[in-house]
Amino acid sequence: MALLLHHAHAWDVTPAQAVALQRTLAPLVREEPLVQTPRTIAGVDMSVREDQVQAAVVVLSFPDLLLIEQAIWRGPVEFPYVPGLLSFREAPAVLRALEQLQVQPDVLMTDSQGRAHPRRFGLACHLGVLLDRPVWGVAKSKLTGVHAELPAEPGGQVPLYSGKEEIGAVLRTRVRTNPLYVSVGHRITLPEAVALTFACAKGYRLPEPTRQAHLLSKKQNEQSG
DNA sequence: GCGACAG
DNA sequence: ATCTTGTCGC
Repeated sequence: MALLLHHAHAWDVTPAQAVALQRTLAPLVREEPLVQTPRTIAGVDMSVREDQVQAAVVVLSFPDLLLIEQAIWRGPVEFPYVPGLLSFREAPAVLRALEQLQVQPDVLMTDSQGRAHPRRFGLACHLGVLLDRPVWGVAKSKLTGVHAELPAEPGGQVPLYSGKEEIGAVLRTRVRTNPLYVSVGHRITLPEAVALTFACAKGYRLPEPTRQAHLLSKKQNEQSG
């Protein structure tokens, strides 16, 4: 299925040009309520091995979280890892994997930051703006921002700030594990993103969409050698 | 100038 | 992200 991309642009850019693109696209991010409770949620992740990337996407039913469909795309690494420019390394591969799906998911969960980014334009925002669809990020570590101590109990959450601006939320899905950093990518509110993340947590630190996409990309990665 | 730094 | 074995604890 061909993807309808809004605001498409070149990916073979220099880091400086990438930063300029982020500044141009960031104002297009819309933090607004979902139109409907999602019936399908996609999880996307990527693994790297010997200059090859494997982007994986899994589509789960919601709230059942049963696997509906999955897709993989493999290709060469085209952009280095630079903190703040992750989307220029991962988005191209993720888009290729997404276009292989038979049915597009209602919302997407990424293993990255959304607005909790130096220029408020993490991978979740980039994918959201290009696809003009609901996307949010669930990262395993913090890129930017400050927050109060997080309660030890699962289900706890505290706001993530950049100055007085609330850019995301830090939440605990499981006891004695590191927190997760949730932020809006596009066309979803922070409370909705947090609620969906908790709703997708099934006893593991990572929510199912992202967790299964990670397992798939890693498996695919291993089978390639 | 000194840290911090998604994956 | 990736390199890597066993091991402590619920």
